[in-house]
Amino acid sequence: MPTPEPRDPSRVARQAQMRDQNLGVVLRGIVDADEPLSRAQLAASEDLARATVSGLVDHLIEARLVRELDPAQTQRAGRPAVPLAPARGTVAGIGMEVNVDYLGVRALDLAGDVLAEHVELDDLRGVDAAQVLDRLAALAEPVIEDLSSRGVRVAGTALALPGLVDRVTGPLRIAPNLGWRDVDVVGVVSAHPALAAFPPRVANEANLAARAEAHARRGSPSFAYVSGEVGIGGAIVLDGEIFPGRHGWSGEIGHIVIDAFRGPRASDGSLEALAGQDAMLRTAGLPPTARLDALLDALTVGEPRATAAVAQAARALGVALASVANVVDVGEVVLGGTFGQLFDHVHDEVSARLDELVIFAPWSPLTVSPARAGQYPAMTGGALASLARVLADPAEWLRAQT
Amino acid sequence: MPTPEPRDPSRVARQAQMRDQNLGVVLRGIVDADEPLSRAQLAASEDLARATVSGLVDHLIEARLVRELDPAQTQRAGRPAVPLAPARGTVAGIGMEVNVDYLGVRALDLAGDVLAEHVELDDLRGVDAAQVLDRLAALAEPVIEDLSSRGVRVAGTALALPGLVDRVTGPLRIAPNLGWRDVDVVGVVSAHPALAAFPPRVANEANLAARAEAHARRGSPSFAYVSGEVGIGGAIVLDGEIFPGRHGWSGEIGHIVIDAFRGPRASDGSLEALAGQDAMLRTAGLPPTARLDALLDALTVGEPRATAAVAQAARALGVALASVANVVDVGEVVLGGTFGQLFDHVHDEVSARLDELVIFAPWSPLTVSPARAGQYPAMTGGALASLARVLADPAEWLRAQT
DNA sequence: CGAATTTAGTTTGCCGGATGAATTTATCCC
DNA sequence: GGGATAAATTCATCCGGCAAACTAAATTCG
Repeated sequence: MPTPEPRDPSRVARQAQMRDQNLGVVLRGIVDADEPLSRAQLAASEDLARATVSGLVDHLIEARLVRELDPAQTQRAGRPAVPLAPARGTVAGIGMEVNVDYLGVRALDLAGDVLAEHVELDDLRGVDAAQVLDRLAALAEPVIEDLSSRGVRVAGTALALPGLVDRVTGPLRIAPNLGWRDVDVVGVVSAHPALAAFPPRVANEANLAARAEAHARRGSPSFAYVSGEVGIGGAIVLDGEIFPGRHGWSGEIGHIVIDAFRGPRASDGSLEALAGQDAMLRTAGLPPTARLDALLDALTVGEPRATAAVAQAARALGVALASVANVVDVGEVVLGGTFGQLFDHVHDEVSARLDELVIFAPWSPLTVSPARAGQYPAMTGGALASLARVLADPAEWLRAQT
Repeated sequence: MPTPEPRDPSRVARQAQMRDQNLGVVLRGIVDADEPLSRAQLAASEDLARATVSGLVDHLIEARLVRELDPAQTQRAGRPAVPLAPARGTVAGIGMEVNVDYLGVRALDLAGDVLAEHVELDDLRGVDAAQVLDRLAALAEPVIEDLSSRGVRVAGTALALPGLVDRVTGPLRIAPNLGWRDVDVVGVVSAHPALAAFPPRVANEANLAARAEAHARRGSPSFAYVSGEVGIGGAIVLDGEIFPGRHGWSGEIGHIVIDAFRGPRASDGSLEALAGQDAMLRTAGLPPTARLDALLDALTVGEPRATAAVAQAARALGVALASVANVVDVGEVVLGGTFGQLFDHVHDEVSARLDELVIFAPWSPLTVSPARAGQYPAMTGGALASLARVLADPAEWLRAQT
């Protein structure tokens, strides 16, 4: 009998999945709520019977994913509602990051509280990958061990890297600014026992930073995120979800070509070549080793070369982002990293190019805003990505917790 | 009581939806299958109990969405399977299109057979919108009436236009090559009684053409589609689904800027300005009224200006598509319309630019292929889009059929 | 102050629908 | 003609959401 291979059975509905799915709906409802909701409010907002929600909430409380707060003293008639909130310090998502001049770990719980954080600043360009990853593991291992010993269940780890990571098969393909190429990141990190139990999901730094940004904005926003570090990365966020692409290689905004005839190679006209940190410093007449602060200082003084450098970068950025908007129909642009710091100096030009070049701008104006996810957003995003596995299917995750 | 507004209750699972959902799963399983499947094969591939599938299939047969074929005479022991196939001539999706030099209608049934088709060739640039739409309605009304009188249920209509349509609020914003702007397309078309019952879903021509292309390729392909008509449109297809964007304004590949400093305005360096049909004819030294055939003739003769014109267009196309690939991580490019006809002349250059500029090309080479959805793909895509509403939730659709 | 009112949460019986085992149907093979 | 084999149907079971009744805990009103 030629049995066809199973297609996508995830879409078939069965009663066993029904409860699991609704458990996730309720948990996400509690975690995503702006303020604590009661069982009755959850039932109303999710359109489930109160009895159903009660049963699911009991399950979540028993699993220490949700906690009951003290009844709120409303001045209303009737039995007071028991507010529900995500549990604190019971589950941790761990985000790690290696970037060009720092590396670090951050652990968050379901409530969004930081349970642990360690960052080391250092110039890592050209440093051997295995050495750097060992150093990162040395930072992360005590965190995992400490959390575990305190009874905090680790939901998973994620590792942000400034490069191209294959989310399907794993290895880091290339990280130009670190000088890494074809590194078996998961293999190296998993050699450390505490991390072997939680092999990291490796992802692009900009994608994870964009996830933190989406979380900070709540309410399922859609935007194009630009992460100006040494290189220029980016990500597309749609309804609060990172748009991953087939391999997790989406959002490589830095490689958009806006001036195909500038140099001998078309890539000489890429956004990164025109607006990357190196290009800006060079045009501003600053040494390649200068930091962004130097450029900012020159700008405040009104140094003409610095002003021109940033103006050129802003123009390139605006043109590139207009192409992104035309292709994926996003209405908001968020500038992070370097461009977040330069926001006041680039906003007008970026906005003007978008208004000029995006075909739908007359009917749906685009907004440009600075990132608000705080420092090291990719670490936060990595922690959130780890926690997202719990939120996506809490029943499944709980079963897997032996 | 501050009841929160209902969020997205579509994700909660309830038993009432379970059957509806599985009805859709089974119907799509039958329609999408490469060859007719039996109830038992469906049960295996969808991971449902045979009893469940049987009940659902009976329902679908009664609703005339599925038909039983004669048992196949396999040389196997056991009761022979009853192959199931989409019903023919019982439900029709209608696709309409107005483009720069033609307009027409096409009706398809669930089996993909063409039930009716009418196309009129004419130069419609600058012609009054209402007049053209009335003419289209005059083409479509007899088709709808004829189908209805034959007992074919019309699932809906869709209208493809070479411009920017707001899929949320309806009106055509702008169709540069037709010279239309802010036209209440649905209102005009719905003034005709037969169409008032089936107000069209208006969409961009390239998006609907890409849908037809995805259907022609089966198996949920992912690709960037380029529709070279007089302008250059495009669409992103992911896992067989059109990527719509917030407003249905995605895929405007023609507005990607690849040479920001070419003219006084950055838009002078857009793909459409460099590789649109007008630009190619001008560079080739042909009159603006010439048709594509003239360019093809000049190419086969080896006329140097024609060759140069196409080479320049191909280079621009390759650079623009590289940006698309870098941003949305698609691995395949499909060239339709003009570029489909010019495929042999542009393939090498487009491919070379992609290999050069797409950052992931070394690990995941990109392919470039010509469209294979046949003539007037947007009409086919519109018909498929109309039928998709039935496939998405057959139970709901059947209930709505009074 | 006590009864009525109001809202939150729980208990209970019901019901729809998926399920798997048993049964029937239809063919092939010896 | 009698197994063997596979497809399709029948049927009892079970799971989980649901509505309604019920309990709990507050405010409001007489």
